[in-house]
Amino acid sequence: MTATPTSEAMASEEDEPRNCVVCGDRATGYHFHALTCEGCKGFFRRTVNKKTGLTCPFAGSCNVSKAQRRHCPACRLQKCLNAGMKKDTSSSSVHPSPRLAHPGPCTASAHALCRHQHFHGTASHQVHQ
Amino acid sequence: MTATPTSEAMASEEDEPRNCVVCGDRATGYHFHALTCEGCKGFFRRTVNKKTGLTCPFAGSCNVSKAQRRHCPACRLQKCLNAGMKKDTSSSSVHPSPRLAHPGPCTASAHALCRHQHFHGTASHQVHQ
DNA sequence: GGTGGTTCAGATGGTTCA
DNA sequence: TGAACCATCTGAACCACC
Repeated sequence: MTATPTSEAMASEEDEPRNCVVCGDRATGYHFHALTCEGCKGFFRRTVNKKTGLTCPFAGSCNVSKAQRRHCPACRLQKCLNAGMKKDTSSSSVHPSPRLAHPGPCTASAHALCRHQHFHGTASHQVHQ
Repeated sequence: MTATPTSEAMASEEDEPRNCVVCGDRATGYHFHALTCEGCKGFFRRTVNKKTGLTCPFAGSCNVSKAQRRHCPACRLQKCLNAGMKKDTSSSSVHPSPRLAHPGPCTASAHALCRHQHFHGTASHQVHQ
């Protein structure tokens, strides 16, 4: 604990431990068990609630970056789930245990979903850098 | 996105950063990945949907200005495509990446790059669906 | 102090109509 | 054809609660 990254560290803003695990944008904190940005936080909340049948027109391996996260809601949601995001509908408390519960690997359900991405992990389209 | 000079950088050849890239009319925003006016927005939407075999009676190099854009649909569509316009066949992509994706790295000269990316997107189909 | 939920302004695609 | 309007999504700001 010595290090007191206050100036230089911040100026770098490269490998900041505060990157949204979904799109890579600047994360604002833990949301739904994952470190995400405000955008993904809101997106996940809305999407999960609606339960709309999102489907990726491609193989489901769209790139979900800050600039492209809006392009394919389906893949974005997929990545959210893969990151372990999920709403706590049962827990009475608002936050069961953020840092403690999240660090672990994806839940079973999430793994099943991951399978999809691994399938065509071969960069298919994604021309965008 | 720091600094918002909106003049020096962009004022390369366009007086206003809101010109339709197709006909030069006043653009109303980003439509189908390109800054266009309402006219070209509607035209592109209709034309692409119909997929009619448009052919230019001339050499295919008609001038597409605000006053002449209606003269040759073929060249107009061509210019739309050249500008990087394309429909998102995705299920529900309402917001490709308007102000967030472009304003960032796509300022000034970057604009040209953006168009290039879309343009040379030959082999690489749909950068985003 | 940190996170979930709600609100609100901005932006774009689609539709309508003269 | 294109202006006007509507429907929907996005994300920042704010508030409530633990």
